[in-house]
Amino acid sequence: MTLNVAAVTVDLVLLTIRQGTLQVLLVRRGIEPYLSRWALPGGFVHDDEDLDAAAIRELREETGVDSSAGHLEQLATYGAPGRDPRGRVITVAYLALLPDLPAPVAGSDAAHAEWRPVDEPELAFDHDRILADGVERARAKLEYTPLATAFCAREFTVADLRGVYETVWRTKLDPRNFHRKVTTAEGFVEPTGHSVTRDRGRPAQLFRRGPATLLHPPLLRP
Amino acid sequence: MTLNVAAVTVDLVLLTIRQGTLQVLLVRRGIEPYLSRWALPGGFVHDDEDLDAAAIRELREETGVDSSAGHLEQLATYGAPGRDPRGRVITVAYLALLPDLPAPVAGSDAAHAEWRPVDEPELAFDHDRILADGVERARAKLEYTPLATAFCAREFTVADLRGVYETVWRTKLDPRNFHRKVTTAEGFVEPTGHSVTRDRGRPAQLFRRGPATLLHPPLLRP
DNA sequence: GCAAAAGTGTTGTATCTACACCCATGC
DNA sequence: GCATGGGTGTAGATACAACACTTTTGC
Repeated sequence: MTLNVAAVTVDLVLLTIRQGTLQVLLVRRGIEPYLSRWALPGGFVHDDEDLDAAAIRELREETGVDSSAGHLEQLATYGAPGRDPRGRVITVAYLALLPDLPAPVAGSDAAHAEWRPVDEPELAFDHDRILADGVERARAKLEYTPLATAFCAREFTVADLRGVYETVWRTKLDPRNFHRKVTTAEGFVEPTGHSVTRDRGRPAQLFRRGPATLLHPPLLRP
Repeated sequence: MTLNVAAVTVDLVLLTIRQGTLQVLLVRRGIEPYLSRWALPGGFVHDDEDLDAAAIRELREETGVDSSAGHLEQLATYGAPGRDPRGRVITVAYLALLPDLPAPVAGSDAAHAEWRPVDEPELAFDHDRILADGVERARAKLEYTPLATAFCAREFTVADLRGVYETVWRTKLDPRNFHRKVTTAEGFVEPTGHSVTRDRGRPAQLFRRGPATLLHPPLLRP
């Protein structure tokens, strides 16, 4: 009756913003079960490895990205008996928020990986559910943390940051009020002193992420 | 190198409020390792059992309490290689918020279980860390959800609910403003029509928890 | 009556929303 | 000049903290 052992995997919900939409890194399965279906990237935890370390390793293997560039946190753990037909598998899911990677994914594992919209349906296993949980976590965290900056490059404009909120929340925000909110919130962003002209119009100041870990008061969804 | 299998346990952080302090249910270990140290209650996941189901079962075994009385949610998963000296153990921790149980814990497993203050130090394994994570989650969730009601009996006064906030947050709140906030927040509490006189003073109205799952706007920590 | 707890009213302050308006650039 | 996006000012609405004040009980 007691389950003595189970396989343990770490799967990643890697989110980024590309072409104005929220996208997730998925891999095409090359073997049964769920052959040729999209799945979250992931793999087995090593013998001498902590769960966080496994997630950091998988992130590097899949994207070539150092975990310090964006944000990585444990999401939740999934272990329903029938979720993998090959046997009992416990999956610890991690959520990462990443900037649009300038370098193409170069690693060997990433050859078959692709950025897809987060509403991609019919993923392998229970990955639909895991992805939905990850997206909802990201949406909620933008409200009361400065994590939206994890989607931006090292230096970004207020409009870039507003684009993150608008994309993740699927809403439009008032540019004027958003600007004030972000620049006056203690520790959210810091001016770099530089500025850029993106398309046309007045040049925008560049910012980098500030030291705050919580937004006080929060930036609530409309 | 690859870890093929690990033991999987579900451990519970059961929080309640007794005698005006936040307390956690702990058990004295009867075997090595960590013999006679306090530990979080928990046990192995069964062969045909989902993780949530295992948590609900453990809750019933330890407290005799039905999970519908309070609140139960997954907290986080812990799997550092050396955390259990007997081998690789992955622990999925659950957090429960419970009312002060009127019936004594009757189950057989609960014989050695005891309510202890949440600052109890030197727990077995990495249970200090798990407990701290659970307490912090509870503190944060009181801000933006109506979960404080999970610590209360089915019917409660506004003062009871305020006591929950004051105990969990270790702060004093203004009774007048708190009363207004709680009774005007949409769906937080519903009047039952009854009232009680607790000690002396004017009788207080009784309420039950409302249908809301989020507090909008939140009740922020001072 | 007095103490104690429940509950309401009010006032000043912070924050949000909506929008008028000015600024700096490309063409 | 004119379009475009960046950024500031301001008025009304909403929420909050602080606290005076009234209500209803036990003794």
